[in-house]
Amino acid sequence: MTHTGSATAHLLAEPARVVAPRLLGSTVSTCVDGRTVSIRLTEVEAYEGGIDPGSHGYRGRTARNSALFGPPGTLYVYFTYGMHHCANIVCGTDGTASAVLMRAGEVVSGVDTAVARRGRAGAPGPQLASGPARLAQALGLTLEHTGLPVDHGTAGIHGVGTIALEHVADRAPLHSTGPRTGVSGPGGGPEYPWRFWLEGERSVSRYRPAAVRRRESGGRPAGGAAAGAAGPRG
DNA sequence: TATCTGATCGACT
DNA sequence: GTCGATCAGATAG
Repeated sequence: MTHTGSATAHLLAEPARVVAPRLLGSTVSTCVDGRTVSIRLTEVEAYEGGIDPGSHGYRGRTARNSALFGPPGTLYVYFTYGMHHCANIVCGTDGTASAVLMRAGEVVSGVDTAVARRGRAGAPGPQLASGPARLAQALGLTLEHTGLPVDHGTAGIHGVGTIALEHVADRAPLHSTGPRTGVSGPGGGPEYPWRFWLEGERSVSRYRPAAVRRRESGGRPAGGAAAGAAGPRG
């Protein structure tokens, strides 16, 4: 079953952990710089705002995360690690900071554009949008797209691009669940099994527990806090 | 104001 | 398996 337009907004008006598995298998399409890319979602994570220590909205609303507190169907893009963008779709009710992080998917349309955007590392195949930063990059999403309404037919209004969600199922397809990837602290524990993926999909990113940073005992250069501190992974 | 963290990725050994 | 890149925002003082 397919829902578009206001029907999609209705489906998003539930907590992220309910909406997230439903988005598996659905298609997210963007039109940025006049080029369209469509990705079939195979892996997502749910973040539940004020009750979720792993959520950007856990400590309340700030200028950075204000889009996260917006109405369901709002796009929230954040910038992390100094170089990566990650894209979320806001769910729940207005003000709850509930959102679904799009972690991985299969590029079903606009492969050439996605490969070009991915740059040197870009190559057609299941790895093209395997990982939240890769997926956001393939879709051409950056901070300037934060706050865009999803699937409201607003082409041209915002100027920076459009995003649409299609083929959202009434019920979640058969899927697996587990702890979230890369979430440090209690939010990454088994109490929050809010990662959802389609079993057997080659585009699903490999599970990685949160990195544990090792502090330098001496001083560090200003502005370069995290260099060389990657902890054990995998 | 200064310091530190982070929902990552990819190159390198 | 290991580690460097790179910057906006949050927090402590």
